Amino acid sequence: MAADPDDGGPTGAQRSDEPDPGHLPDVDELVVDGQERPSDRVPLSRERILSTALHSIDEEGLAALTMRRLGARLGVEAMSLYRYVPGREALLDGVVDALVGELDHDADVLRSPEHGWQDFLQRMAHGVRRMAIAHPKAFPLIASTPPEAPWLRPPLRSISWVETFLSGLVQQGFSDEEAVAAYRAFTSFLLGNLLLEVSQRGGAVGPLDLVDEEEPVGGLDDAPIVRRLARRLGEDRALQEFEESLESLIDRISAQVLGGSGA
Amino acid sequence: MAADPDDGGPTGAQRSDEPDPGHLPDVDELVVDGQERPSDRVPLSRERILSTALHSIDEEGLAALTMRRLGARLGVEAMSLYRYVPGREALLDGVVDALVGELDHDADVLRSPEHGWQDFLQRMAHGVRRMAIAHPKAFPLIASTPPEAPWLRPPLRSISWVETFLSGLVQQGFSDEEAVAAYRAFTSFLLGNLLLEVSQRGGAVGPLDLVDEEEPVGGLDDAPIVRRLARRLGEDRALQEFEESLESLIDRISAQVLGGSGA
DNA sequence: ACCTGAACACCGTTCAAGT
DNA sequence: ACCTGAACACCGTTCAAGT
Repeated sequence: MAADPDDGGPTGAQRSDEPDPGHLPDVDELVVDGQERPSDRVPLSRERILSTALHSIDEEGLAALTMRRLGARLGVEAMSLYRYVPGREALLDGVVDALVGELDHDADVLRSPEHGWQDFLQRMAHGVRRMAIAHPKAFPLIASTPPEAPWLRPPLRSISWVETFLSGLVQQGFSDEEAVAAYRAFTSFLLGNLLLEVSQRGGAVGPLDLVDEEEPVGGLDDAPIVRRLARRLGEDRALQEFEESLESLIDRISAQVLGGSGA
Repeated sequence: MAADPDDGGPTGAQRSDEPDPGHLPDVDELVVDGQERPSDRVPLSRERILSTALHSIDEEGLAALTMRRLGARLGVEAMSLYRYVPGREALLDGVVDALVGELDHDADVLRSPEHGWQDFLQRMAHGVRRMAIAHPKAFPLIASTPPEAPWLRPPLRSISWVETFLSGLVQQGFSDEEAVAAYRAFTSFLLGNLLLEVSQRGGAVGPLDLVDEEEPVGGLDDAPIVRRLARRLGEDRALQEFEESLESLIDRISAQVLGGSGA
């Protein structure tokens, strides 16, 4: 946890009001300019490590997240982390889990489809989008980490999520085949749209995000059309794009379901 | 551009028979088991560095590409590379350019739309897909490198490419607005689909790609539907997905163009 | 002109040792 | 039980020096 509100001494054991790794409380509590006072004796824990790692990525980007720096942020030497996390790779996997876990705290997302599957897909899509936008620099991690199983397609990298998705559709009358097809189409839609949105918002980048804003269009001498459309291409249409694309995806699934067997 | 053909050597200037970084000749010429004999005196050059880097990524993945190892592969110390490439970040940018440059050598891709824009989009989409599949481990690089300009949306990270795309559509009667909308939809379609396909094919991963094949479905105890659909989810439907999704995208664009002003 | 040796600051990771 | 010092192998990068 970034810094969970309890500095619970060794006595209290784990208190269940402690927010879990996914759901982050307000940024910066206890953590003063990136480093705790050594006198704080909040004990290390996997949760605290993962959530601090996520905060760190949010603030400084992926490249700046180092075992040693993360240790410093936690007021500890790097080697201590290995007691809770097997290594850097595993740390990043944990961050992905923490990210995905945030969705479980989004009231809108995991409810079953009571207003039809179209509404269900809308809610899920927008839930994932909120998560992506909340963590633009961490989101690419979700896409580039290996897909340990074929049924975990980015960005839906949580079994419980996938279960909710598939069972929701089946429950709405989709055949197995239709549900799987919808799942595939839905994931690539989300991945493409959100990755692009997030990278446009200045994610992905390393520590060199000092982009001169309104640069005067360089290197476009051999690209007259691009130059003509440059201003239009620069407009932020991310939300509209997302909604139109989602609408179209839903239409497509709809046609498939109606044209085939049921619903 | 990948590497503009002029590296103006002092004497002979550039030899045009040397393959450029994008278009790779057959693997392993000169390079014997990953390391040249020191007596070979093929001089270093930006092209040679970039194309060797791409080969290295294809073979060993992104994480294994190190300035020092790349130097070794080229029969040279790491420091020598800095004469041709400003640093590792720039090296990776160069690799992206080399990758994108490959498309320029794909006869099918860059022809203007003589058989209508639908066919044009089909050719472009499949061209990019061929490139992604030829370099599954390098492709994610295209998605995660910063988008230096808003008109260069991954995976179409070459101005000349974007120019061809947009001018092709405009030439087919698209309004500026329609062309830009189509460009946006097309890029997110490509990115989502290809990134997923490539990661399923075992790209992205670090050096730990020793995946037990046919693992007996672990951790699915709380996910009965996923378990039931596991086999179906594991099937490789990448090509069909791609074609259906592309077809649907073209339909969507078609409706927009017909419903709006022209064509 | 082109490459290298040596050095610097920084990594991830291990392990015996401290408290 | 939890953390650390010291060490190892490996990074990216700089720069004066070699040829």
